[in-house]
Amino acid sequence: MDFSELERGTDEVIPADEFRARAAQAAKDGVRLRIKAGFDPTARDLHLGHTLLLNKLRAFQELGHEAIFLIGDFTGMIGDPTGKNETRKPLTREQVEANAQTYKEQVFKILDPERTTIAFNSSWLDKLGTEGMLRLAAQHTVARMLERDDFSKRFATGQPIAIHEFLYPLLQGYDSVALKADVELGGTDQKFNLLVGRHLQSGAGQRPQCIMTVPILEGLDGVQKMSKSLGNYIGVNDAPGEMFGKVMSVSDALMWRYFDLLSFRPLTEVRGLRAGVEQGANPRDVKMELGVELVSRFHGAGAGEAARAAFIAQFSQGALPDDIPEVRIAAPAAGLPIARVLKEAGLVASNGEGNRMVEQRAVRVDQQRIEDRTLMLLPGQQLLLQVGSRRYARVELVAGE
RNA sequence: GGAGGGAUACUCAAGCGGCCAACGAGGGCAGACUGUAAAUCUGCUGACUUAUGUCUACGGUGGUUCGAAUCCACCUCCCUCCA
Repeated sequence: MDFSELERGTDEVIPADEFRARAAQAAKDGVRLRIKAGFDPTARDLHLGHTLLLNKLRAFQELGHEAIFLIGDFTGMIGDPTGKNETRKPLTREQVEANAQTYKEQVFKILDPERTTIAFNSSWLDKLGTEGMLRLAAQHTVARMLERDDFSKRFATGQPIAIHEFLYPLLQGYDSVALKADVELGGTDQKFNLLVGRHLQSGAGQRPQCIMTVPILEGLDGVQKMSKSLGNYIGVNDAPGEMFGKVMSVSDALMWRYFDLLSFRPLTEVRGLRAGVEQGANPRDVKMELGVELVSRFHGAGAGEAARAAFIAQFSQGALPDDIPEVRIAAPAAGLPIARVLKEAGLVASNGEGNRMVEQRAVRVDQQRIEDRTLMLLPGQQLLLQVGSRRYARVELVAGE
């Protein structure tokens, strides 16, 4: 049996030989494996970082296995240490539910709804109770908890570790027990928690799950992990033009990383693109290929090419985008200063910023660069405003306050 | 329970009675150069206003002072050492 497709793009499969044996046996017996992947309901929108995991789930589905999309609604209310070693704020029940709903709406852009089970861990953790919690806690030691990289670092440098943070891996592991998971997927930063699941499962007399980790995707800056709160993400719900533009803004080095992790192209084809660039092809054009692929994946077959055409028209040929927002702004007879209009049109956050933009030669009115911050715009005028190369608005000034 | 140290803008980090809307670095935004790449150079980076003015801001609340991020008291949170 060929495991290359299932193991492609993974960081680790533990234990690899057990996984292969199990998958082969399942195929032979026609058994569906239960593949678990957990998501914290903290982010409202899915981004490409989440899709690494979802794509992997999808690959299992295509082989006939059962994907369990676990929403950590209970654990989300407890909080979890983030990558920044800060204690995450607990969420309210309402927030968790709203976020979970948004997840459901987005996740089927990738997963096959027919073969997906959505689970909420509150359905068993709510019932665990204090006694169950204590039994669970008795199955692990402080020493083993401190093996976790995040904890050991913080312990060594005197950063706080809240007691409940020790409970979190136990609860996540208990999820695997409750779900009788055969395989659990997670980011590399989840390795410790996934291993706790194995430990707890064997303690409960179950066959321990195999674990599979996928890399953490870097965000647009190429350094920090992709996350909504850092603002360095490409959301699966991003509009086609925005998504394409974000792809174009990544560095050449990061582009190859994205090809490796996000593209569905055969590896041989990616190697061919690389060779082409080394021989002088413009990396920008290769980047466009990636943009086309990703936009098409989330917005339909033709959307990628349309986004590329729009991008070339706007940024290579200087054409105006075709989706410029139109705004009507009331102005007194004496007119409004340019900065004020920019603010009212939503192109800048404040008058101060508007003035700064004018002084920095970033503002154009009807395609003409403006350098005079005292410029007054009068009622009756219809103008095309531009700040930088990406912010546009058509403004109509009407008489009034 | 005791002793000591700390909390400054998005982040790190100076300032320790007026010259502080607060040094510096990172980040971000904008301009030049480009391929919405990298590197580099430049400017900006609280709001209102556009005056050489007002307001908000240096963990919280009070106080001392003509004047406080800077001094005092209490409070909250964090860290270290001892128990």
